[in-house]
Amino acid sequence: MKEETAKTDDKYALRSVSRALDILHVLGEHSAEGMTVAELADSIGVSKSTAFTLLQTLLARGFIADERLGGSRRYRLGLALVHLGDRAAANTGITQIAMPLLQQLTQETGLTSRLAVLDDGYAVAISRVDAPGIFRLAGSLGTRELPHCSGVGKALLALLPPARVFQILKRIGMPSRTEHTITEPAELVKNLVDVADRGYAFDDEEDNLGVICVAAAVTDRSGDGVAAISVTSMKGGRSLEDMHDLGRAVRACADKISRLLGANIPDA
Amino acid sequence: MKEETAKTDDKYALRSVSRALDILHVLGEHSAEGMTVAELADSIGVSKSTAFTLLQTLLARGFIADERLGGSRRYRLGLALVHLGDRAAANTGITQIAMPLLQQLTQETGLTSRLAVLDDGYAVAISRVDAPGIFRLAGSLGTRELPHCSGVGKALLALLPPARVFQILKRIGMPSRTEHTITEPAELVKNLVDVADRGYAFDDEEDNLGVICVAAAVTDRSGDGVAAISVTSMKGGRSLEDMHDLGRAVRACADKISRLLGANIPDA
DNA sequence: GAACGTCGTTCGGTATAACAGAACAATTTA
DNA sequence: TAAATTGTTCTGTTATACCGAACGACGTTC
Repeated sequence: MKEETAKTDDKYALRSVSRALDILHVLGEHSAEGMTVAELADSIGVSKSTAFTLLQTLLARGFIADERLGGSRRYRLGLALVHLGDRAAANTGITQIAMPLLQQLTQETGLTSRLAVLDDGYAVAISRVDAPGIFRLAGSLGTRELPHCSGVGKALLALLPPARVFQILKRIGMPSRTEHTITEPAELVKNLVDVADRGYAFDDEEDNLGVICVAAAVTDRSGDGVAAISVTSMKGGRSLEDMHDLGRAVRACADKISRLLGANIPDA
Repeated sequence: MKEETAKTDDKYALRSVSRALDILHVLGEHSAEGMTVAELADSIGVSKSTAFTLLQTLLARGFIADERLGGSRRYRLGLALVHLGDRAAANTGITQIAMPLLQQLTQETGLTSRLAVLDDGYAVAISRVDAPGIFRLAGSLGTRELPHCSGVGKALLALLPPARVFQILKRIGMPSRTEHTITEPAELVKNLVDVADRGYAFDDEEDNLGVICVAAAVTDRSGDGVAAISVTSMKGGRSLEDMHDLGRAVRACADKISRLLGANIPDA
């Protein structure tokens, strides 16, 4: 259960702060059960006493919460993070504008819809409107999705010149997620031409078997892709016709958002 | 623009970690515009170079994001927080269960609905379903709401024995927020009897003028209040009849959630 | 167009704060 | 009852986090 401290750039890294962030990260991956001091100390590689002081600091600020049961004490993520996460998502401003329209889209289609932005080449979902009913797609917010096999990723890549697409793909790679994943840069770029033409992208079981995703990009007034929206569904015998219907709906919604952002897109 | 480092218990507080959390806190309050190194250094009371290293550490882990414009560089909250916030909210498990039902409630009533849990005597909203349309209630997630003048707070207090209610009120206080705020413990407790009887609570402009809130508690199998849900609306000429209609709807929804949590509540 | 102010970034010396390990109290397990 | 966990406290030592000052790069102003 060793966790390697993923370091992007240590040049100016404060040890104790990094370790505190490690704790939050690890707790995020064990959010359901919570963790004890000893477990945390072990997984971030510090002494028990060090972990303890780190935890107390985070606790005093509400970044984590504790729960005593029996002689033991379990820590979990705290409510301060809910607040900050909400603010971080609302930050871009896009969320405020997009959310009501995403709700309409979910109501129209009956599917879970999401809003994602680009972060360092990856697509990251920042908001979500769950489908009514008991279906529940796992996809949690804030996790990076691979651009080459996610609907939102492809919708955003389609706006870029091929040279930059190749550049991004080279940096991030194109790992195979299912038998349908496109793993050849040239093939993906060919695929992206269709996407740009139609204005919406499919992820047809390319990331998860049995799951499809239809996405369209949101652009700002300068035409740059700032975000993408998508709906997710089970493949379950959905016809190509169906998927194009969804595509048109998603694109219409994305265009509405783009227009609200000041983009100059003619009405459908 | 001095910010005092709110310290709950410094006995085991790591200075650099506390400062890093300070930064996140301050950035959360200036999430719209972002902040520069100098501004941050000033507002948390450290030297520019110290703030810089703190920022680099947070940046490397995605807890903050930066944006260069002109010669300047602005920092804002990062996407890692979206992820952690989502996990923290999902933690309780209640969210998963409650969200679809909240969506129904919002669809039925046309109002923004929220889910709140108790945290140290305060009510804290952890999820929200925005009303369709362009109305947008400000209420962000994760902020503490006073129990004596919020719908969710009163709904939860109504489940407790009066002695504990007095105890909580004494600790937290009953500041006056509007002319309608109940500031007398005895009067509130009297009010809570009605709440317990009906199964839903009103906040009738007690927290914000012109804004009403109708809430009901969610209980677990042991009958303890674990959360509360609410809908929020403008007062705008809403009749008492109306409010009771809303109350019944909210309570029905809360009961459904309670039943899913294993509570033994007979159908309406 | 030149001098100035302000920005972000880097460097180095020093006081100190963060660390590990050991000891302690309070439990649970055998 | 004994042994082995648990969480918490303490203390000495080293490493480190901090500040102040200096730097280069912009942007601004006279």
